[in-house]
Amino acid sequence: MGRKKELLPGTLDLLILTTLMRSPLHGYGIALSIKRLSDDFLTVEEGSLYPALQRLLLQGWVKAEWKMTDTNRRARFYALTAAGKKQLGLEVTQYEQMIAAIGRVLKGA
Amino acid sequence: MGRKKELLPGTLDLLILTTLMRSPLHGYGIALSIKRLSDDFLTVEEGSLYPALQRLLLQGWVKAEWKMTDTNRRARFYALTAAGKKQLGLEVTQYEQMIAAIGRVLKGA
DNA sequence: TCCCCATATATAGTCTATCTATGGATAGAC
DNA sequence: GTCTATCCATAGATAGACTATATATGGGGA
Repeated sequence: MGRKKELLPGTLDLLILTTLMRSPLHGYGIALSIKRLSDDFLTVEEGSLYPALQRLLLQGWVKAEWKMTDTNRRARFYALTAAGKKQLGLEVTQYEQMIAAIGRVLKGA
Repeated sequence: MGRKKELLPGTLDLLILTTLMRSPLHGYGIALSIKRLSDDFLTVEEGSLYPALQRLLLQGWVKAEWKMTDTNRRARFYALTAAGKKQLGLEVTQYEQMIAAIGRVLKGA
């Protein structure tokens, strides 16, 4: 049926913002970080990641800057803005409420 | 920004199958049940629900039968098939793994 | 009696987000 | 010198959820 799902739809922005909360990172680094922290369970495809970063830039939640990486490559580093931090707080709250609500349905309270 | 989200995308089938696990119900009743169990947090729109039920029928996870409701109306009652029960088990497992993985990223393990 | 609300099903069209597929480029290892 | 991992990015396909709409009726209240 449906192809394999790498992510729960609707959670990508949350994952990216959370990752950037810890420290600015380039796109590839964001994907790696999410993959590793999730023990390889979550994979952010490039075709999802870069459009998502563009969206976040447009909304003013992150800002970008070209720099050199540790490994001596040019890369675009993304960092949270103040608005982005606020947005992250909002998304965490909404996510937790949503998960709790789904939990109530699953348990049949 | 995006319009208000009533559901976490990707969880609708899980919610429907779970609801039908308890007892056969008609579409309207499924929506009500999810709304009530979630304390009005989750709202299943008609335009999401009926297409989803068609999908589940096509996949053979539910079967349908026209009957009269308690309130004396014709309604289509949906019930889980054996395949549907199996699928539900699968989806619950995947969902829990997904949520756990997201949790690890959010907590920054 | 008549109107309205809650109940009940369903589809067409839109929108958004994710995935697939592809293209390009370079550092460093072997 | 070639290969792999690192890095960016977009076009197109797809899926799933939402909006809007259409239809219909039982039962309660004015």
